Amino acid sequence: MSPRRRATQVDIARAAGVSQATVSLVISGGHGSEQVAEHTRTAVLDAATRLGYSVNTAARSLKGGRNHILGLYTFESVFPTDQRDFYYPFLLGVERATAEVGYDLLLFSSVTPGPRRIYSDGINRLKVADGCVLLGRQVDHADIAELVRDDFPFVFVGRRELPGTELSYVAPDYGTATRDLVLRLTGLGHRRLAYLRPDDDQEPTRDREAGFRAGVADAGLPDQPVHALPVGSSPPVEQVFDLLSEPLTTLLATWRADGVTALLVDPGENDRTIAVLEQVATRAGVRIPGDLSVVVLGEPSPPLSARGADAALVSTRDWSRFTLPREGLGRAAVHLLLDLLDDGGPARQLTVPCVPVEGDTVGPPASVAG
Amino acid sequence: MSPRRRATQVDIARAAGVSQATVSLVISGGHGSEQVAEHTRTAVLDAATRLGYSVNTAARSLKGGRNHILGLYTFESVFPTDQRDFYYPFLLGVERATAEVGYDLLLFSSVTPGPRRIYSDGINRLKVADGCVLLGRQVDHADIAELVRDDFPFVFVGRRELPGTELSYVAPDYGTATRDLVLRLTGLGHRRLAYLRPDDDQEPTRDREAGFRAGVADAGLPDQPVHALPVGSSPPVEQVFDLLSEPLTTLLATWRADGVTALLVDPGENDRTIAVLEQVATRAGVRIPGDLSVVVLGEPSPPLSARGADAALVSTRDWSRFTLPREGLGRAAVHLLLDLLDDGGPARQLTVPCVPVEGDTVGPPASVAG
DNA sequence: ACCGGGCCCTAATTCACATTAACTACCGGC
DNA sequence: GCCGGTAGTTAATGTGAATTAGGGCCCGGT
Repeated sequence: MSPRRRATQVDIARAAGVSQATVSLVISGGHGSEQVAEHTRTAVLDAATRLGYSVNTAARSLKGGRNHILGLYTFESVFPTDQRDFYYPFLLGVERATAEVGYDLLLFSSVTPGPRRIYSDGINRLKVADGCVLLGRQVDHADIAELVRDDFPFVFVGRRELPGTELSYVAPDYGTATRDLVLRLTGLGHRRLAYLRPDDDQEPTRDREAGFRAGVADAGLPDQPVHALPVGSSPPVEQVFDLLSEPLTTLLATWRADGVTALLVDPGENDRTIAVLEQVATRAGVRIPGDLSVVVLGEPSPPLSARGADAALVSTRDWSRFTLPREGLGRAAVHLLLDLLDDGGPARQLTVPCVPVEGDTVGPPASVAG
Repeated sequence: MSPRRRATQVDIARAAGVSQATVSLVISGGHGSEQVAEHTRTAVLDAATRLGYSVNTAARSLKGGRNHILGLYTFESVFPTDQRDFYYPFLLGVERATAEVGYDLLLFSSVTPGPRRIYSDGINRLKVADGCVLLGRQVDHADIAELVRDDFPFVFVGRRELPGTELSYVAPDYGTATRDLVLRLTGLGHRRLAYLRPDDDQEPTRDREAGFRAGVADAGLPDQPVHALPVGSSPPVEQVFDLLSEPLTTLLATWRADGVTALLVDPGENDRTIAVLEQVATRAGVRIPGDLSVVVLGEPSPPLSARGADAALVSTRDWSRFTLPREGLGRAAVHLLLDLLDDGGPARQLTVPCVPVEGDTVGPPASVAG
């Protein structure tokens, strides 16, 4: 049997006795359809069905049309095993929203992360989709710049900034969520707060800290101490405890001496500060929340594996905190992307509120309670 | 600022003082590169780098006929909440294998919820991909027939058969796995076996039973009893126990009377036979494996939800069984699909061995042990 | 000189589709 | 009968890259 060629619009045109242009008008639906007589329309659709036609997306996107495909590019594996629980809701949100608006979702897995080579299939592979949702932490700035230069529509999940350009993104509103937590604490009577954050320089870290300062100001308090801990993602899990326990013990003593009654902890990306803090506090006889109220500005990292050194550094307490609206972020990203596609406007940003979790690590300050 | 167009091969050609064809030869590497003088080569590559060139894959696939996109179509939702744990490994396998071979993965979600059809408006969406992996139980036969007619390359995960046509699929080798379990039991000294299966007429059910009969024959035993239980997916969970406990109690008594020392249970798709059997056996004072060895031909169904009537029908025993190589099936499907694409040959099938799990519900027969 | 034959390179074509200007009937108004 | 409008269709063009047939050019052999 001959290798049967896929049917093209020309084939349909021939079969229906019209021109290829007419076929295109009918197939692309919407706009052009109104200019085509009904009987021609049905004749064309008939022939299309008969010949098993389907559009060639390559040709369509070459010409600049719509594919009804949204891309999802992740800077890590799309179905990561380790972080499955973390990424899954994002995927879910993106997939569902995509389906709801009648698009298909293209997972870009073929693009290898890391230093991109121009002459291999690069990131411009994204262009087979109408637009793209980008997900992941290890962002390659050069790639992004290239996308911007190409004027390709994309939306980040998570706040991203690139000097000199406006990027589109959806981001959790860490700032407001943190501010609200500060106000909750001050509302309970806390007057001396401490703030603990990783020593990185990421956007989310800055947002939270800004929220903290804003909350402190709103509550009419003077500036409160902020401490940065060296918790880059680099140290192996085995060393994390040794690395953190000493500085945390020292800080704990200082706070007690200074009359600090509440602590806000930015959990960073992958760090184990919370777990170490819990152990250090127990050892020092500091009860949470009896002696010290603690809130987590996000979600404590889940264990990377179910056992081993890492599992020991996972806390099981029900921390007072807020959570990321992960599925909501995925959905919002899709909708923002569609907006961009429709009006071709400038980059825009969207924030989605975080969800507060009551938890049981917050109480009134000791001086008030006692 | 003018909307800066991205660089094309023509631009590079102009910059390097050569023709577009030469640029193509250099960029595409491999074949043509050998025909291009070294200094021309470097000049072209230079210009390409300078202009920030990258290939337009849309154009490339237009010409080449390949999109480098594999589709994944599921007859149920791609990310179902309750079956997440079941489907996830398939997705993982498909995604990883797809990435490894340099393809992207297109999830067909645009199709309306409910019973999913491939040909919705008469036009086949799947064809935007080079080929497609199909996943799910509720298969629409008309759609499949249409795909076959269109000569569209696809591979099923799970054994599928359509009268009159050969379909491509990858399937777990239930037959061999079941046979091996029979031989393990007879190797331990069991001489009277019983076999329990759902009363459906699905391929996997038949495969297992055939494996059972083969094993029995291989062991030199006469035919052993086979019982079908009415466990279609229809009855609501609340009634399952009532429905099954009586016939199982009766069967159990019969087996005991007949000297049956080992039981093989086909767990079907969604059924709770194992859990009911466990409860009934306990009530009747039959110890597993002391009085009766039991093997499960697959994996006991996970609970649909964490609590409620359903959770009570989930067994926590470590049944002797075999498991589906789910990620492996996903991977195998992708590779089989690629083979089909490359040689355009006829449909073919692939079986993947199941993984035996030791478990603790098998022992020597009582008469031997005692 | 002329021819033959590699070696590099180019012009032209092809791929499937979208878009647009133009063209053809057809019809009503005057 | 002419003008002008409109609905329906078409021919032509553009999109970026791959491929192929062939065309210069140089060099060695005769």
